[in-house]
Amino acid sequence: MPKTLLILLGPTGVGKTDLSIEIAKYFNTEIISCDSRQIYEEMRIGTAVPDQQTLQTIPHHFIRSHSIHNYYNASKFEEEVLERLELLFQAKDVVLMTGGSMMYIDALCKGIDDLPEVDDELRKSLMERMETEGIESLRNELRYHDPVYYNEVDLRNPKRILHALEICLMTGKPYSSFRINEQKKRPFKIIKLGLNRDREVLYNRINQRVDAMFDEGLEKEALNLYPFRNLNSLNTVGYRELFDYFDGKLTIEEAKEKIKANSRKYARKQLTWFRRDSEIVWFTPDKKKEIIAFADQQLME
RNA sequence: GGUGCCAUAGCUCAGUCGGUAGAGCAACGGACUGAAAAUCCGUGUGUCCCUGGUUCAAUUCCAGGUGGCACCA
Repeated sequence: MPKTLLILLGPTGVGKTDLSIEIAKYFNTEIISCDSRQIYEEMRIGTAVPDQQTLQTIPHHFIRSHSIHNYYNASKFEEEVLERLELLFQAKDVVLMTGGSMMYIDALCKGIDDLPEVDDELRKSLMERMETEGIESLRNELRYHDPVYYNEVDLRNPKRILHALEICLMTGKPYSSFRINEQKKRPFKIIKLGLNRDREVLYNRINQRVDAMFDEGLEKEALNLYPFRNLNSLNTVGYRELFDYFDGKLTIEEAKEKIKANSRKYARKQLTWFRRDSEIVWFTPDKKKEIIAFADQQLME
């Protein structure tokens, strides 16, 4: 029997956590979280980390395992998860990965090009230039260093311009020369199970979950992290709106409504991304038996 | 019961000196290889409360009705 990675994916709030426990139990295996925010140890309430009891039932990996203070990205995730999978597959034939971070899923399944790690100082100085000189100046510089990418990139997206230029300046080579987009082969089979449900129900679940987060003490959790609000890892729905409240830009009610709205928006964005992935087989969360039966049958093939 | 004000997008409202209408929020869609819960781009979804009148033409003016709000009883 080939080693198999089952991936349970879907928009935020759809009910992945509950179902992942059932599936992990059925296959007697462990769970790798694929969530770019639950991975940080300093956050818990706003990232909807599963409760202690759930985490004890089934071993979880990559939940609250990294610090917000350390730079992290999809490439590191790919590398670390592949390593962990190798270990897990020594004892298990099936491992379950669950989460909704689209780019992390793709990095793991298809690989991501090798790029040098960006120097912190260079990033800072380019971000300052973006502030003072505006995007136009960096755009022009990118056109000089990498006309190929300049013609492809969304010129209005500052992050894309910035990153491409970083790579050009660090390596002395055009960014596009690294973008080979090679589909990497994985030494295991991948089955993607998508969860979705009626839009209105999904939104109600998201809204209710935000209310529950406030009851649990989200405001206090965010206040403790307020000193670090400029970290990328804290540019996160549920926290940045509360930082605006602490800054006096929003009332607490406005912040709460914004968290709900931004969570719904995020769910939509996830669905947009997943929609173009034809490998995903979709289910509603109530079809527990069908999902497990489908996975079982796929394992045999 | 009387008087006044209001009724336009899912919500809050703007507007049309009469030529079938637009903002914010919400909603919907798209892009996407190292910040991705990030970042960027696009879309107006409408019996302009109802019925009649005036008019070439009414969401707009007039009358009545209905609903809401305020004040007076």
